[in-house]
Amino acid sequence: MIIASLTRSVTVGFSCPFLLLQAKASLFMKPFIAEILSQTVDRLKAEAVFPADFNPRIMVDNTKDKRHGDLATNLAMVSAKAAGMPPRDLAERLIQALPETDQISKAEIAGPGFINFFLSSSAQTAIVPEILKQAAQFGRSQTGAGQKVQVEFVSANPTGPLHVGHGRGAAVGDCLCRLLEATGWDVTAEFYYNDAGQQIANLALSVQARAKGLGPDDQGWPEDGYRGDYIQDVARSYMAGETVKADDIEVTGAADADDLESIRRFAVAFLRHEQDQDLKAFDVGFDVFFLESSLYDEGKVEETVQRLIAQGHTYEQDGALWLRTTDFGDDKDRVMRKKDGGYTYFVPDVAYHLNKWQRGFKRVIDEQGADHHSTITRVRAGLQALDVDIPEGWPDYVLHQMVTVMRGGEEVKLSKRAGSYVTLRDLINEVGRDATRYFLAARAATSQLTFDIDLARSQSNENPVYYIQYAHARLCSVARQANEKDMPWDRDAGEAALTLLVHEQEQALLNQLARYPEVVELAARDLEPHQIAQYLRDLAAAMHAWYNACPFLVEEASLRNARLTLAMATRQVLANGMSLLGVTAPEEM
RNA sequence: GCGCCCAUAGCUCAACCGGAUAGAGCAACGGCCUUCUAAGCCGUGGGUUGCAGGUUCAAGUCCUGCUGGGCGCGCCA
Repeated sequence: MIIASLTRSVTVGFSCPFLLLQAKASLFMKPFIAEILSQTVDRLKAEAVFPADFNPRIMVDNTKDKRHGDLATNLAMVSAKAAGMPPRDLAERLIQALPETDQISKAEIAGPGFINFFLSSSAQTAIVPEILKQAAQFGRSQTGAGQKVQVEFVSANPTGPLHVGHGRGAAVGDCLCRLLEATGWDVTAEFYYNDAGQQIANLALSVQARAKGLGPDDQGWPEDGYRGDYIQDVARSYMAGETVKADDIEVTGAADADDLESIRRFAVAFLRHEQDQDLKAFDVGFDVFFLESSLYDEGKVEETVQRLIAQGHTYEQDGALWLRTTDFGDDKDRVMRKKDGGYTYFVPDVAYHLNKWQRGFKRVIDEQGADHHSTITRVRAGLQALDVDIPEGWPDYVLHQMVTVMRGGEEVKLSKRAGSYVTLRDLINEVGRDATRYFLAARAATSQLTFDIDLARSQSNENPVYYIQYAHARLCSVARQANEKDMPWDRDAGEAALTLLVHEQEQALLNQLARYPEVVELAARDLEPHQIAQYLRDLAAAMHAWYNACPFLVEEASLRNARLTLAMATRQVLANGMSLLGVTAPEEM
């Protein structure tokens, strides 16, 4: 469903947004070099070095090692066979046939046949005025072309406070929304409340038991009751006749321990309110809160069941209604309607996703914990069985692996029923919002994650997020110092003097800055927010190294202004990147 | 038993649709503040990328088979 995708290496002839910007070749050097290489291939075709129908994938990569120049291509190696000559010889021919350009200062053969490109000074520094001109817009694109995309995440049951696992979902999901929005998508962030079904009944019974003064180990405590202390808070508030608000509802406790329905409504509202507070503290917002109960209330579940029956994908057996999901790749069929007449959870899930489709979301991303991965096949199968032209493989899923919590050197086992719990609120209070967000979003979702609370708390000053924030704060401080020392930044003078930025650390920093738009594009394409976190660490490292190597507030005005200009561009990109992670960019620390 | 995810430095993790000498942080050791914030910088040590094959000019990355771990496999959600 990715409409305009960007290849990691630019491939000529592939749909690539950067190629539309050839007029700004100096800003986006990868496609520029890919283009001149394409021209070079054409020349060598004319000279019969390549067969006339030869059409290689031209790839231009960033180099890892500065000695290999700024950008490199493996074209000679992948084309050696077609040209019938050794890679290094072919590389020599390619270099000789390169068009003249002032963007490249040197192109040389290296290793087994790489061609390394060294950018000219003007090509390297051109990014700086562009950053300052675009400011907060720098790095944003129109790749998504304004298309609608829905991201569903967190979707915790309203049966308890949010825990660390929800926190990971919140951090990753929110960053996905920010990334998609930054790349031109029309994003709807949505939270699905499972506020119907057995677990809610358990919740109500648990609160009722607490309201009657029972504890988890007492006679009469519900069998699958929630044992956590927070249940007591709910009961106390209910019996005190308090009023709670959540999203669009407001419920006042009836203070009647025998009115189970009233308890249920109050408990759900209470816990939704708690979760809303947690999310607010985490700076995670949603556009839509969707209630599972509304699917029942509006007959959508029943409609979905009837549609599945009408399409002939169901059968009765053992007193239950089954969906033949094995027709759609599942390893066994699934019960839709239980003996007792109730629906299994996946039926409203299918109804919910049908609703998403009907709302016009051609692209939907569900961010979930990997422990729910078995629902993917079932939901997709149910949607196919509906036969309403939903594409196979819709919707997309981003699954995050489990979070292991360490406290006091031991793993904390999360159990909602047992009440053993590390809440998201605890983490925010103990570790801080920025550090918690960064920690949870900075690693690939596919990696299991160990969150050591003691470490995160006791060494909070050494958390990587402070390293990045400090880089930003330092540059802000430089700007303040410049004013205090009566040598304020002259942007025009600085932009005119950028070719003075020849120090090794300045070159490295310019390189990092030029990467940013592509990093955003790739992180959004791959749905991997951790790429942003990784990049920011690299950018901050380049900045700190430069800071230590080069004084800014020097006497010579042109050099001073050139460096201040680079500093302000760097500050801007740090701020832009941090905003994609939802991390604050402090002006002082 | 079947399915999904994973295995990289002592620990936590990166590694750009396969590319050059696999990188950071933490931990260890040695240097750098009369000068823009030392929450920083510079340097040293640390690896058979779980094992065995295969594809390729080139494999941590792709394929197959093992081993080890997490999760799932309910008429729970």
